[in-house]
Amino acid sequence: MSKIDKPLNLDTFLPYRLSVTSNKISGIIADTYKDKFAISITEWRIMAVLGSNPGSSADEVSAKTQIEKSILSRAISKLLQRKLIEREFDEEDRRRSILTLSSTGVSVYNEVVPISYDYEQRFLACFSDEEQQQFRHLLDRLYQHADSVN
Amino acid sequence: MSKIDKPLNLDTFLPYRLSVTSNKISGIIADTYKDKFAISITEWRIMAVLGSNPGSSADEVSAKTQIEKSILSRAISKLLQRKLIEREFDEEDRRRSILTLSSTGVSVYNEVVPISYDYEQRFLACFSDEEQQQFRHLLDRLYQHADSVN
DNA sequence: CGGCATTAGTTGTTACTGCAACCAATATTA
DNA sequence: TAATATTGGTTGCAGTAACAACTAATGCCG
Repeated sequence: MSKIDKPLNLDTFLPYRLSVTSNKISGIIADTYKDKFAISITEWRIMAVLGSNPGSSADEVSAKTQIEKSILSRAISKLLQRKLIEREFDEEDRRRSILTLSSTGVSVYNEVVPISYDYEQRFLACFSDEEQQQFRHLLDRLYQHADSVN
Repeated sequence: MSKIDKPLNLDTFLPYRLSVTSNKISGIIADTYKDKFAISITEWRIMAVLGSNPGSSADEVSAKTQIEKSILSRAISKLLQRKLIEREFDEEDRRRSILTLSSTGVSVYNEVVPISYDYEQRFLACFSDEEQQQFRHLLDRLYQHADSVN
């Protein structure tokens, strides 16, 4: 008769807790973006990068957002269709795309940004200022470190 | 000419950081489960719940894991096919399923658990003991609080 | 220069997610 | 008890993700 050696408690298993918490938070925010602007989190992340890094190529966006290139390619097509972004190609290297927010894109961006910051604040409201700093710091450390775990 | 009002920096935007970090960690672990045992994270989570809560119904598993019920239903089918779990139906209420790990399921479970704990330790290695406690504590708080954010 | 390698981006295919509609069993209420 | 609501679970479908194969442009090396 097979017996359990040592149980795993999901509730205290960090990768699980992190995932559930993150998904819950992203989900709440995603619903708002979807309802109000009909954009997905992926699309928003692309727009966010182009907001602070206008003229990025698809590859650069991919590097910054961790979005896989095929997903990115299709998301960019959609954003182009909806005229939220614009695309040119580099004269020097015609493979390289040059992406920018369109003026419609910029106005959506200007609406979404404060909502995002507002959500961030609401989520962080369970922490004192000091705890916020701590949490950010520890999360950054974990992020940096995670790469090195094989 | 439309101009950006206030930029959003993704790198310091907490929901984004949380998501990227969590996905990276889950991804690394998922690859191992997939490579060694051909099970997905979803499947593993179901097995994990059944390990410490044998006899749970699908609904109870769903409540504990936050897995949506259609996804759960299909994952359960797969696990049944592969004979990693077993299913009966409650005599008193024939809608309710009663799920348990099969003996094969238990042996897989017994192999996966130490690997999971090992990963957890490796990820947490970037923290001192005290920081680990802090991080857990803050993450728990955030998790509890997230529900109340509309 | 000519051939091979690399890079940027697209497309095909397959699987997974998530919502809603659905079915069957039980609970509720008139 | 008949009619209705609720609950547990399954299934259909449309959208998204992930991986690999592919195209086109550029770089490298003989």
